[in-house]
Amino acid sequence: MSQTTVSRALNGFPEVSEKTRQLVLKAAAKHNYKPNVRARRLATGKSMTIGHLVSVSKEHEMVNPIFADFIAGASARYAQSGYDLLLSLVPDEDEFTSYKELAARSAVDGVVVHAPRVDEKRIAQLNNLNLPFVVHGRSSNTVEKYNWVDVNNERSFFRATQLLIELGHTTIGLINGLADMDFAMRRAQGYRRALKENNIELADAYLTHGEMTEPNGHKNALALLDLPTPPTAFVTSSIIMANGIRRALDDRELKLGRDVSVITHDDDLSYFRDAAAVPVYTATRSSVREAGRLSADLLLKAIADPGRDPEGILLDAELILGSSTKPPRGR
Amino acid sequence: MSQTTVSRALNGFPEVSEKTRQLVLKAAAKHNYKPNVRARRLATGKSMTIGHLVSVSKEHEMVNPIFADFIAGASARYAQSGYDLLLSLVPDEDEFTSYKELAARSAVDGVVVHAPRVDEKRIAQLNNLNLPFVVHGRSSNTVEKYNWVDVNNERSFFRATQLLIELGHTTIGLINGLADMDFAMRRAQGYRRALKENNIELADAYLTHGEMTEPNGHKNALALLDLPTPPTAFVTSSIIMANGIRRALDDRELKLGRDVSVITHDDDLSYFRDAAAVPVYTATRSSVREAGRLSADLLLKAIADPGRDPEGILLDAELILGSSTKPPRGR
DNA sequence: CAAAATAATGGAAGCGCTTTGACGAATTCT
DNA sequence: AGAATTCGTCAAAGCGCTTCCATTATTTTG
Repeated sequence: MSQTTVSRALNGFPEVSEKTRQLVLKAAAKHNYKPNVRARRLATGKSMTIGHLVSVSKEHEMVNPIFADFIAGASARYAQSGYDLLLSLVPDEDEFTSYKELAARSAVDGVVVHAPRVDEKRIAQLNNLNLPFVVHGRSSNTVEKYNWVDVNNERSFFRATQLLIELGHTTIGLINGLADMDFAMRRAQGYRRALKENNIELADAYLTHGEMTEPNGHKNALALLDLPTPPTAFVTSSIIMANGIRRALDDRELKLGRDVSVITHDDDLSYFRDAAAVPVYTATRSSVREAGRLSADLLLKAIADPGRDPEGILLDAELILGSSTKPPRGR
Repeated sequence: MSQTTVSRALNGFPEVSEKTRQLVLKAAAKHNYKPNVRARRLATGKSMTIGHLVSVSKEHEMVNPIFADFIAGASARYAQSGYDLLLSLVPDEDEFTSYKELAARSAVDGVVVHAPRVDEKRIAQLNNLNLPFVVHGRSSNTVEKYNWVDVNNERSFFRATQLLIELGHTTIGLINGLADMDFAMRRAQGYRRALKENNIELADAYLTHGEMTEPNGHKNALALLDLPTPPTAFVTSSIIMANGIRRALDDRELKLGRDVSVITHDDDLSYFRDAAAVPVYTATRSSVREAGRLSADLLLKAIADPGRDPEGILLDAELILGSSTKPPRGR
């Protein structure tokens, strides 16, 4: 039997008879034969690989755990379609170099852009490279068209803040992510809009930015708690920071839920899944794993059909009522 | 100039004159030429790729955040040597199938085995496949030789428990990882040995096993706190669980450090780095990122020299004194 | 100064697949 | 029955590199 026939049989081409195909499949299974990916990739000109470039800031040197869950969502889709996942952690100063190199080596058929900034240069650069990509998040200062999957951050944080105001809180802190991250900027916008629409004026000191670690949540919460007029409620961007806030409350002999309210954004990370009947935290929840799935879908579509118009998918975070929100004490 | 010369110049072969090499390098830089990886991989017969297979239990469906930091450590080494990192999340029921397939497709030159169990079949299987690999952790019930990088779990937890006993604690709970994980078994051994050497008898109920999530830390700590004789101290396997324990103490109006002591194993995860002058948690600390680096080193060596004897690297966790340990109340 | 050794370059095969175009065999149509 | 289709198969070219072997230019040696 010729190579041609075998190749066709294995790849499901219609020109080969069903009888022959079965024969080939049986023989392949018997010898545990799998086409060599290297040869196949050279022949087809596709690398059947999706790149995830995660930038690790030289300064902070950290890898956000949401990647783990995002990738868990995306990975299954890739596998389904026979794609491999190439993971590259790159120092953020030479982020673009990495994309360019990946494209030049033609090591990937498409990439996922993580953690876009307000002013994200990578988008224009990737459009120029002609390498299909999808952004997890958006970039406000970008006019170019591109594929993205994002949560409605502004609206979520507006609603969260609004809820606290309705409960009677007027001094509300926001423990946010790094200021140049697009999601953080949008969340701050939502927070500010809620305050403004309710005619609440708060000093800028009540809004803190920082890498979303537990220690930062703790540090920034403490700073606010030690203000002359400490907040009676917090909104925060990550359940990990919420853990830090809890520790800060502990330090000040305050009890979360009773003395101080907290609403957190909840990415539904597997190691922090707040699945109790009454969740621990009142939260704006949106599964980052689902975002991974959708991003993978979108990217695979973009690769399959290069003429496709870029698309944006906006996920709406649910506002889930938990036990971390109460009216302020003495109301 | 011939293809041969270019190839040699770019790959640093000695047969080409320095003058020619510079010429080639300049021309390559000018046209942003990078050899096509697909062609190169086919020609050399190497895939220049390391596989990380992370098994995702159907049941728990979670991705341990330590992978993020482990991979951050490994990734830099791979990049240095021109290797790519292939990440594959596989349902644990067909873990071995995935290795076999990866080998048959010859998609990777080596793999890292994560989260080995007490009785880890993958090791013998991989030895049979003749695919270089390194295990992050060890497997107690395995006689085969293999490359591994592990922490001295038994000794660490012995020391942690011993410290609590020296402080005067006699009722000590262990909030551990899943029972079939090798590291969890070793930690339990260390804990038991310390109790035994100090003639302390504790019911099995004081040792709990479970996926190392925040909710599990909370749930299992609560269960122990509600025992007729609640523990005055906890040892736990992860800083994420420690966060859950803190929440449980909160629920029972107890204060960590004052009312109840906690020692945690600290993988030095970037989002939970306990870097204060006096750390929050007394901990057995060992950087998982460093483990990633070492594993990568070891694997690359094994790939470069197939005749090499398997090697094991045992890291000693430091016992770091923080503010979460005190003598029990009333002593 | 011829012979031998060394250095630098190029031609061409080969890596293991996919895919194009050609070709008989089986089927349908006139 | 012969021509026109359709079907199933195969031989060979090509994907873009690396590497073996041959070749020419240069230097060293007796």
